[in-house]
Amino acid sequence: MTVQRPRGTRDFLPEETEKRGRAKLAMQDVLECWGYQEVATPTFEHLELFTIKSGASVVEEIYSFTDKGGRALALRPELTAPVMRMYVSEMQNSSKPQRLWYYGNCFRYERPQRGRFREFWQMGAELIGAAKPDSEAEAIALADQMLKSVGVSGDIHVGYLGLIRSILGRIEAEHRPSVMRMIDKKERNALAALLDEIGQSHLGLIELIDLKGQPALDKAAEIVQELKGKPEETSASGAVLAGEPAAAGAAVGRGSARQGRAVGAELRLDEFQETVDLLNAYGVKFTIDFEIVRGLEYYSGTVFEIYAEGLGAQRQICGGGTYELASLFGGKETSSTGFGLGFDRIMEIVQMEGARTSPVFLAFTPDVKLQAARIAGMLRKSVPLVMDVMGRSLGAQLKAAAGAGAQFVVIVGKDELDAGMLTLRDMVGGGQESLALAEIEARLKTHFQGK
RNA sequence: GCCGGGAUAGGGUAGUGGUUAUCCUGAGGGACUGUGGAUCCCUCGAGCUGGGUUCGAAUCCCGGUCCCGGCCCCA
Repeated sequence: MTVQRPRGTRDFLPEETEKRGRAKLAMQDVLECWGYQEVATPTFEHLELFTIKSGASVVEEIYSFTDKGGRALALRPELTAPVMRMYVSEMQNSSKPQRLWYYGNCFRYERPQRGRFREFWQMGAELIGAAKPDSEAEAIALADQMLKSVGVSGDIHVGYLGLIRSILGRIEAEHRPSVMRMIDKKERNALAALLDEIGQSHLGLIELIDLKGQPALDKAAEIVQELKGKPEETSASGAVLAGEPAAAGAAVGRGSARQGRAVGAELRLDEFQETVDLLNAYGVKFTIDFEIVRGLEYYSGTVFEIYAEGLGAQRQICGGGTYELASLFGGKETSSTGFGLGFDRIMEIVQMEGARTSPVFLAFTPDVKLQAARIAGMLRKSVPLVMDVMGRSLGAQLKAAAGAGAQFVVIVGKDELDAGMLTLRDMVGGGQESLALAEIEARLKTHFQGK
């Protein structure tokens, strides 16, 4: 038996690779239309880059290793952190905002299943240095456009952490991580029980996350009115909306992933309302959904996720929001909005017409091989072209061209050379003509234009 | 980490303990020495891996690897 692929990795044959390339290009066109510039970062980074911002369960899934110099390194499990590291170390003095996009393979040590691999590709954008409704709406509209460009439609759910964290401010700090996790996990019964237990069921949290769309926004406004009328639970102003202060080494339990390092989020429902209005102006169809909290502490404002049908259990194809990561990596505080698209999942449901075109085949008789090679060289300046390398007879060459789906074959033989002409055969129509090289070149060039 | 289903030529498959492992497709060559996809002929090519049971294993049992679906998790 031959050597197998490592678990969770894939080979992409020509057809699939071509399809992926076209989908990437379509989404790339959208990004560039919106003025985003491509960046690239290393495939591996210092392990620390990813452990700083992540909880224990996430860290377990990182492909990490020690290099020959004893450094703790990791294959990148995602691309936002590397891009922000790059920004902090090399782009902090650049003009704002920075519109960046990226595409690259990432690695996670997970159990493979449909839509989940150990090597997978992410495509995404970061709008750095701005976190106002304007940039949030831009990011979501951009993601929407990218998906549309490859014929994918998804349900966009938009939430607002400013509100959720403010509500959490009314709850004793020790309970905040649990509450957050239960919202994220949709553990509604456990959440209700906990809120009852700590006497906070009056906050309206469950009603809020159960509502979707405009009613949710109305409920949010109602809650904000109530919140403004009451003092907050604790007075440590910096941490009040942020969950617990960082407990170094506290670790243990899944809850720990969501403790500490939380970013304070102002309660500005008016801003969220503006994001909503802008999204409507952009013509984006979405659902307001305060249940979207995206687990991580560094998200601060609007957050969103996009789900698609036809993907089995792994339905989420996009996630993003406004976050504060630059300061976490030692830079100045810089709010940004970004998102990542799960390229592999999108590839499972892309709707694009196939556009594979076979190269032109140059068929020749063995006695004129040298002249044929020269002609091939000239034609290749204008069109993709292949010539036989199997020592086949002319008939077999035509057979091979037909089998490969070639539309045109240029035939070179002694008769053609004597006449100073070449034969251009249309394999689909069946006809052929005797033409000068320049004429053939012109016709083929026209045929391949726009392909 | 957990549960279930799988793995036979390049691709798709048949075969439930016993000759030379079935069929389709594919690839290469030829019939056809300058004109293609048909047809015919020839050729190439396989039981994931390691152990066990057995006179004998693709077939039964165990471990591993990988694949598919789901759980957990999901930056």
